[in-house]
Amino acid sequence: MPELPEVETVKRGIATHVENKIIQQVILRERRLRWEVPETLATILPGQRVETVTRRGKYLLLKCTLGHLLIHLGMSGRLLVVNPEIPLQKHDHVDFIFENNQCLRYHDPRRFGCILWTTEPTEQHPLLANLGMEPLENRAIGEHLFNIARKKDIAVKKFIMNNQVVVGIGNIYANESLFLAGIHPLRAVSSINLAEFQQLGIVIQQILTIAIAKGGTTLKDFTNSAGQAGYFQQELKIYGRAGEPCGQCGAIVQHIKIVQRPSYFCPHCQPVE
DNA sequence: AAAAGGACCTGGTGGC
DNA sequence: TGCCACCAGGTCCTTT
Repeated sequence: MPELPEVETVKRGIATHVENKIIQQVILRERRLRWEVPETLATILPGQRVETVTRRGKYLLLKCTLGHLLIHLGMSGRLLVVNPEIPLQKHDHVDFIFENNQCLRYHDPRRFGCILWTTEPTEQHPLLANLGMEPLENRAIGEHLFNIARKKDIAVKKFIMNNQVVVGIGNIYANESLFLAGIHPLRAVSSINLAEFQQLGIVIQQILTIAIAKGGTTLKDFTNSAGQAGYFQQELKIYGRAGEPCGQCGAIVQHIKIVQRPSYFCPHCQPVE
């Protein structure tokens, strides 16, 4: 589900409610996420204060008194700030109940997400150590992509979705970025020149920034921490538009699979070569 | 070493 | 209405 803008939306939504609040109780109803949620969370977290909420790629990092909670929403995860009395829904797996009687509730039907605990510096955690560049915190993203691309032989869409190259770009924003940059998703990265990568870097930053401002993309079930949908789906220019005329030139939008993921492109605006 | 493919899950949808 | 196949916003792990 959530790509960088959605995770950022959730981060901002929960930060005001949990930062500087003390965890009172942790309820683990279903620990079988992508990796098992540590049982010890229920005993070590109560009494600890959440100091900050930050984001690295699509991971949320809750800095606590004695370590970090590391949360990923996977494909279908949600984090809601609710009153703990609110009746449970199916797949409400974990509750973090705070002293102010607010509850951070983790919900995840497909259980592809994770909730982990680390006392090491987060940048050394195996899941975070190899993550690539943050697209919104660096100006030279185009040069970065170009330099790595020269050693590789893969389709550009797969390349920009690789979190070891650049973080946060999932299937929707990969499709949208390549359309706005006029680059065919199947083009080999080694054939893309610096100017093209610089343009791609610019549109990636623009699209992620606007998507955050719109509260993310809700195709089906993404919501922010208050349970509200995002609005960026109204801005999608290419994703999900197979068979429709391209908004720029009128050619029919094509649909193919790239690495098993749905991919959309305009054959005129995004020439193969 | 790099790239491709499989795996992990549930819920919704469309076809018969 | 029921059953089934297929699809979905992610990414790690295994195989080639």
